[in-house]
Amino acid sequence: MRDSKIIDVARKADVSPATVSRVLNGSPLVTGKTKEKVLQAIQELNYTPNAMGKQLRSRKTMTLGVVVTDIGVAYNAEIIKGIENTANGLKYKILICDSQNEREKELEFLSLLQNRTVDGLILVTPQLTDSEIFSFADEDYSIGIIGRQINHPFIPCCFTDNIRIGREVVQHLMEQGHCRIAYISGYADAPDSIGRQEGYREELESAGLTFIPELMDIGDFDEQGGYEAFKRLRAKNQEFTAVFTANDEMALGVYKACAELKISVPESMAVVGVDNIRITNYVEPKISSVEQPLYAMGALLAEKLIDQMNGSVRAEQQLFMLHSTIMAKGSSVKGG
Amino acid sequence: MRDSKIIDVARKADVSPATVSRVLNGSPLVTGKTKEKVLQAIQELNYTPNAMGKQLRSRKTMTLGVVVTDIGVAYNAEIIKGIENTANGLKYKILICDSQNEREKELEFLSLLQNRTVDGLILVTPQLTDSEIFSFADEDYSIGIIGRQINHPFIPCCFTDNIRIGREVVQHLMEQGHCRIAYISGYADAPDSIGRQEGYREELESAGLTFIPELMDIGDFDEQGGYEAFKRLRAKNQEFTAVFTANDEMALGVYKACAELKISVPESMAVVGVDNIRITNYVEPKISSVEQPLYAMGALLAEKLIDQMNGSVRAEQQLFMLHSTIMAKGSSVKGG
DNA sequence: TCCTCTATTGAAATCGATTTCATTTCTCTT
DNA sequence: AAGAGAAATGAAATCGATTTCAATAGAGGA
Repeated sequence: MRDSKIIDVARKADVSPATVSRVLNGSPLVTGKTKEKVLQAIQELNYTPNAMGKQLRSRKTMTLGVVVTDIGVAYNAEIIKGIENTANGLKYKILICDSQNEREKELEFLSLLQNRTVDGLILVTPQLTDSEIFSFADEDYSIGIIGRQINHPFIPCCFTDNIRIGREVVQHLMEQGHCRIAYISGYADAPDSIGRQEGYREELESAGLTFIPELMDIGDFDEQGGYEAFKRLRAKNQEFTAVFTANDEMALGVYKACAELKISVPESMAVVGVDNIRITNYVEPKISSVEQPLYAMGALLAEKLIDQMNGSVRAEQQLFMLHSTIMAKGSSVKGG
Repeated sequence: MRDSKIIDVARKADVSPATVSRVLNGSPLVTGKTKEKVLQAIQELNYTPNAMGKQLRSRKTMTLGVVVTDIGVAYNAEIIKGIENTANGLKYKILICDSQNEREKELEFLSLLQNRTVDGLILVTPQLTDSEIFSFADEDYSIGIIGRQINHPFIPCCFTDNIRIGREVVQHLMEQGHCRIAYISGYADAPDSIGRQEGYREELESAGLTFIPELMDIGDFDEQGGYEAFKRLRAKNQEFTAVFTANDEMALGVYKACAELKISVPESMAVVGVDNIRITNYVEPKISSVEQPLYAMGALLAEKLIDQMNGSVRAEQQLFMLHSTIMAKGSSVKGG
């Protein structure tokens, strides 16, 4: 059965489509007997307004696109939840793109903004360059970014204070008595790597300790990378009693290396990661980690972006920097 | 700047909108100089066909809705990936609903089928009842289900052979010398719980062992539930040397209980779970688990559903039962 | 050169709902 | 009871692209 259209309802209720539309949209113009008739007809025909007709006329899809590199990673899933929940509350739906790190796919998805399949787009992708993103930004295309700061007149960004993360981790480790602390970054050019390293250095120096470049290595954000980086660090013959890894995956790699090298955590080596992924609580000892307000980041940016989309005036760029929390556990607290 | 419409391109190229449309859609009718002119105009205006206009006319949104109870759970994320990738390959996009187990939200999302926001819908939700789903199924609404079998003339389903999972786990445990094996199910009425229990029982009996109802308990699919169920089982004074939990979360609970009760795994207690989540490889000893072909399930169902949506004739109901693989690890293989 | 037949092209209808603007119907006053 | 003003209703335009069907231009044959 073809579903019924507004004209069918109109005929059945013996009114015009305009009147039906008014009833549907709660206009105060239609009341009493007429309204009754229309409601009756709607009910009898089990009529539901067609979304496409509505969207075409209103020039709105009430849909937000979200691009992530991998939906299976807890980091992204949590952000998506924040976005989705907030968006749903504001009557928006979520179109997802799991790019699997293919920039092709990400760029293609961006074009959904241009053809108006989505009203706005949120990017959670470290890989696109600023200029690639700028090329899609337009007075009239709403883009928002999470996990990264970008300088553009009207692209809102929500990210964490990476410098502060670095400082707090180092501070925490110093409180535990460490003064030779290594740092394993992710990709060298990732803002997260750089910011956390910056904080690491700042805190060391402001504590009067010397910053030793040899105590830093690169682990590409994954377990294997962390494992290898740790081994390289050890090979340098520079003493250190603690490692700060820019994420938990690399901390897991450090654990693996320590197990192989018979280095006990935390007695001989303290470890602190970032993201506080679930596994940190299931390994022995539990991995101390910095928890980022991911859900809140998603929720906040979704709200601001939708605001901006519906606001008549486009405000100046909005930057939202949120703070993280260090969760001290067994890997950095002796007897903890 | 308002984006340009087909009429703008038409004027610029000095042809009619019909001709522009033909060029856009690769019609062989327009060629040579005319085609050139149009392409030129499209380029100059940076024209992109508006999706809503297109959709309204074609009565297709090229969008698939996906309802999951929690996007953050690896089980769902993997299925979504399978769906998304396949759908994208067929030019479909994915609209996600993370219901957080609220049936309200799931039902609301189902109405997107009715108002034609999506062309089809895939449900990965154990909680809606068959009849609730049936009430939305219609000759003309395409619904597919993953992880559950449903009997309806045209709702395709993709699920795993739960009985076989139960049988294979028990078989594996018997091979390791166990003959008193406990079973901890998830929610009592979940098809996964029931099917796995069925297989558990069948295999025991076909091996000539007695099936002992006291060796079964319910753990609600989460860690805490598994923990409690294991303690209750122990309290019954019925000997057992192995536990089969209907998922890995509950196996983690069993680990916790064993640690408390100083029961060593696998020496005094073998454990096997289902889902093979990542954590199973990070605890000591690693948890043996059954890996389901989740990605494949998502991919397969997406393909079949889209086929069905586009096929002129609606075939009889399609049921796809896939098989899982047991991954034997330390928790069920001594010295393994 | 004229005519027929084919290859291109365009005008207008369509998809389904909303909204403006004009028209009709009421409701009060006096 | 008549007229002014307010309230309710509908006709038609609109959103943007596609497609049918009719019309035109062009090619080839006689």
